[in-house]
Amino acid sequence: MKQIELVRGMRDLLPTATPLWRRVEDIARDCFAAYGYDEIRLPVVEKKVLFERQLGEHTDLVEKEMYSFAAGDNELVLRPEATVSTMRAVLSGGLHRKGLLRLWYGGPMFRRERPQKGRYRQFYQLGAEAVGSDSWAIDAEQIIMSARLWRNLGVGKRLCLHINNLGNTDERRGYRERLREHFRRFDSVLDETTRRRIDTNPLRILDSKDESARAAIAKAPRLSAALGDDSRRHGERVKNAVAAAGVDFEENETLVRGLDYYNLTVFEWVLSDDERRQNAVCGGGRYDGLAEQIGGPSLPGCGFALGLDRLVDLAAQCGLNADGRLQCYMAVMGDDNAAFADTVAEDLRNAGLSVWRHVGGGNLARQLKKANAGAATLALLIGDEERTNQEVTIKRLSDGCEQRAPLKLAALQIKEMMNNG
RNA sequence: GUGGUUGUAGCUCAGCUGGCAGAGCCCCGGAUUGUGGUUCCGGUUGUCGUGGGUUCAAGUCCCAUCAGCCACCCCA
Repeated sequence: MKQIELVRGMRDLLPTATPLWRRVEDIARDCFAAYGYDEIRLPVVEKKVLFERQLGEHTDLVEKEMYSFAAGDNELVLRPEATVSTMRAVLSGGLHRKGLLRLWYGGPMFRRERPQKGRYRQFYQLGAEAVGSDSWAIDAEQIIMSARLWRNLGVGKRLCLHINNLGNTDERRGYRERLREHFRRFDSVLDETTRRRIDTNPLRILDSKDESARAAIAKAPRLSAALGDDSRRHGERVKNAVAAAGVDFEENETLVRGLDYYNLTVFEWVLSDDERRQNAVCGGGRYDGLAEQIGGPSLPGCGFALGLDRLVDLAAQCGLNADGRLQCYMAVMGDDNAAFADTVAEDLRNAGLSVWRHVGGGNLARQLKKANAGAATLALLIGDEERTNQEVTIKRLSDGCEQRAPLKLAALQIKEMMNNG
C-alpha cells in the first residue's frame, strides 16, 4: 500500500522540536501576564465575509490565499490571522462594555502561499490585542512588551524595530490620491503589479522591492508630510515613550502594513543581521476603525502578532535551550519484580518525578545502556534484593554514584541526587 | 501564483561518459545471567520522490507530475 504523504506546506513538530516550542510559549505567556493580558481562545473557522472587507479586498491574502469552503449557506474560511477574530469575539461577547481589554491569543493560522522555510501554510502565531483605548500609551506598552519578550528569549540582539505612522483615514485618503497622481507619471517604467496597485492600494508600492519602481518611490511625496497635528502628536508620544524605555528603533516611512485596517502607529520587528527574506518576526499596530467595519460600535484597538515558526528557529540559533531531560530510567530485573517496580514508579510519580519504566527484557547492562541513550539523569534499579528489602537503588549516570533508599525516602533522595549531580 | 534548484536506507550523503544499489550514523542481536556511556563481532533497513518514454540494459538520458529549498510575490 502506498504511504500517505504530508500535505504541502504543512509540517509535523516532532518530539525533538516541541520542548523548545513549549519553552518559547511559556516565556511569552509569562511576559503577557506581566502586563495583565488575559488569554482568549478563538475558533479556527470563521465566516469568509469577516475577513474580506477588513483585510482589504485587493490584498493577496483575501484574493487568493485563504482556505475557503462552503458549508450550507455560508462561505467559511480557516482563519488567516486572528486580530479580526478577536474583535469579532469581543463584540459578540459584549466584552468591550467592561472597559479596556488586554487580550492575548495563540494558535495556528492558514494561508495558501507557496511554502518556503519560515513560511508554512499552517503556521503559528501569538498575538496581543488591547481594545478600548485610543491612547498612545497602549501603542508604546505593546512595543515595550515585545522588546521585553525578545530579551527574555535571548533574541534581542538579532531583532530591530521599525516604526511608522500612517495617520488617520482622512489623512491617508488624501495622501493616497497624491501618491496615485505621482505614480501615474511613471506609468511607463513601472512593472505590472505596481501599475495595478496605483488603483488598488498605492501605499503598498512604497515598500516594493521592484527595481523599476525604486526611482519613482524615492521621489514620491512623504507620508509624514500628509499628517495632521493630532496624528503627529500621537506618533511623537509613542516614540518618546519607547525611547524612554531604552528600546532602539528606526523610523521607516516605507513600512506599510499589508492589511487595510491599520492606522496611526504601525511597527515591525525584523531580523537585523540575516540576509534571509522571510525576516519579519513580529508586526502590528493600531486599528481604530476595525470594530465599526465589522458592524460594531466605535472601538479603538492596537495589537501585534508574532510568528512562532520563525521565532522558535531564531531562539534556537540564539542558544535558548529546552532539553526535555528525562529524570529517572527504571531498570527492572526479573519478571517477578515487575509488579513491585510498577508500584514504586507510581509512588515516585505521585511525588512529582518523571519515571520512564523499562519495557522488554535484557540484562542490567542493556537497560543502563538504554538509560544513557534516553539521556536520563538517574537510573533506578529494581531487582530481588530491592524487593525483599523494600528499597530502591538510585544510580546517578553522570558519575556512577549509587545509593540505596528505603521506599519512604526514595523520592527525597532522588531529588537530592538530581540536584547535586 | 512566477522563475531557479534539489529529490538514493529512519538521518547525513557517495554512486564518473547508462552495466549486479553503497558508506557512516541510528536501530537490533552477541562477547553468558545485578552495573552503562568506550571497544569488538554479527544483522535488518530501499517501488533510487511518483508516472510515462528511449534503450539489450536507466539511480544515471528525455517528458510529465509531486515535494523540499532559494529568489520573486506576500506576510508573522
